[in-house]
Amino acid sequence: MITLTATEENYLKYIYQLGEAQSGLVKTNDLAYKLEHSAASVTDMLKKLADKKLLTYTKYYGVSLTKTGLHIAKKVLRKHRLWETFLAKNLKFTWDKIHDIAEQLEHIQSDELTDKMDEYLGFPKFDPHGDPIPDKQGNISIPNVICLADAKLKKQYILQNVNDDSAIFLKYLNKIKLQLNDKIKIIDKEEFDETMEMLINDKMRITISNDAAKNMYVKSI
Amino acid sequence: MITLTATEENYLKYIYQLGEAQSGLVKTNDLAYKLEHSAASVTDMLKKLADKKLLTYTKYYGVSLTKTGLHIAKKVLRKHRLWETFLAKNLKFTWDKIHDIAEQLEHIQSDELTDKMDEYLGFPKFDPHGDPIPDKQGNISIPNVICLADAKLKKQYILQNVNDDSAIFLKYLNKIKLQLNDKIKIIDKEEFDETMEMLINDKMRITISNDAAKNMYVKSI
DNA sequence: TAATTTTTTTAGCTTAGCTTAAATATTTTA
DNA sequence: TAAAATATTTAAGCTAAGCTAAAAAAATTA
Ligand SMILES: [Mn+2]
Ligand SMILES: [Mn+2]
Ligand SMILES: [Mn+2]
Ligand SMILES: [Mn+2]
Repeated sequence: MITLTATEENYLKYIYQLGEAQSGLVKTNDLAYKLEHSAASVTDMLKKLADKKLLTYTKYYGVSLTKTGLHIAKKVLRKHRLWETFLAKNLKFTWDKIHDIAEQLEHIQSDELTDKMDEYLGFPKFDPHGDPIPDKQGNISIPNVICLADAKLKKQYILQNVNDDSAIFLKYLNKIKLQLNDKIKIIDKEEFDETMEMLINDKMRITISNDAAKNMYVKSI
Repeated sequence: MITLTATEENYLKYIYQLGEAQSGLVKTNDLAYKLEHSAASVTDMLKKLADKKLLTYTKYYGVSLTKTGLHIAKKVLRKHRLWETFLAKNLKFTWDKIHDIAEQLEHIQSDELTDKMDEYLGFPKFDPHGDPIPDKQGNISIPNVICLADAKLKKQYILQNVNDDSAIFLKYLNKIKLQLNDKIKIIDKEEFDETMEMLINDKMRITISNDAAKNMYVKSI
């Protein structure tokens, strides 16, 4: 059981998340942007992680996680999302505050703690942002969702997932009183800029931009 | 609000704990022993913490915490003991396993988290080892206890506190089935080596060495 | 009190994880 | 396809936090 530093764990986590979005191959500059480090620092660390056989690194080409690297990345994500669940559900934190604290808690090293937390929380499958929580074996429940930006007129949906964990976006959702599991009916979609008019829980009318809609995922009902 | 590294926080915490036991003045070698670092490393760090006005450092003489240093030390101890309480009470960890995990959790930076945990746990005054948990203001409940080694023959006591958080000592207590809040009646004390014979909860007879008794604190009933 | 032992500090080195600036490889554009 | 732009790596250097070995101060012992 190798133990990595918080820095190394963060690299693996972001490589996993960037790789998921793309083909699996992650570029130096994309990581540098995510981590807010210089590209030179990223190159150094990628070589180090490659030496440790946590990823395969091809100069000028990009990296992808090895089996071991993937396993660790998922474990970090599992811890992050379990802690977010605890902070929101048990401690009543608002969802815009949980991410930054979970960024610290995700690096606590104790498998027994992780598994006991999982049990304590009732083995949740999704975190407070609707993101899937990997189980002990690394299995992930893929929710059957579509992007709200692609939702159809007149149809009804449930808000399942937000794709942006930043405090600024989540505070905006708080302000317009939109929450996970709210019922959404698309009333109108402006042809010019794709601004959407929606009815929330059959009573509240709101209007959101296409930029906002792109960050939300819904399930049709 | 200055933020310290985990290393700096550990120094302040141990200086506080060593200073409590002694006059308040802490020596380089005592810290080196506690932290398992070389004395040279300790000297370096003490100078650095003195520069930050967290302690007063006099060459060859020793250190003592400033008001700011004391405040931070108590906050770290507060977090450590709140987390230990959570791990034992809520997650059902045995008391020999909680300390090492709390050593990591005590460095999570979020006053809001600390205070919400305190509330979630019902504002506990003592941790699972019987150590006092500083409140938000840094106030500490001093328990009215005596060392079990000094306990009187035939008298009855309640086990309130253990003074050694090491897994090896706590596992020993598990083995002899001795727990916090157990009732202890002193049956005999051997003159030769001060070995004690005791009746636990009016039914179980055990014999413990003076070394063990020195690590336990009791309240008379 | 002088010698010896112990404690503490100083000096010089190492590693992890970052930086900027310069060099080089790749990709895009004209 | 050659020039320009962009992406990536290399080189050199910094800070935090550790180390060992040597020097210096303080404490103990003879
Ligand atoms: Mn998050
Ligand atoms: Mn999340
Ligand atoms: Mn402890
Ligand atoms: Mn404790």
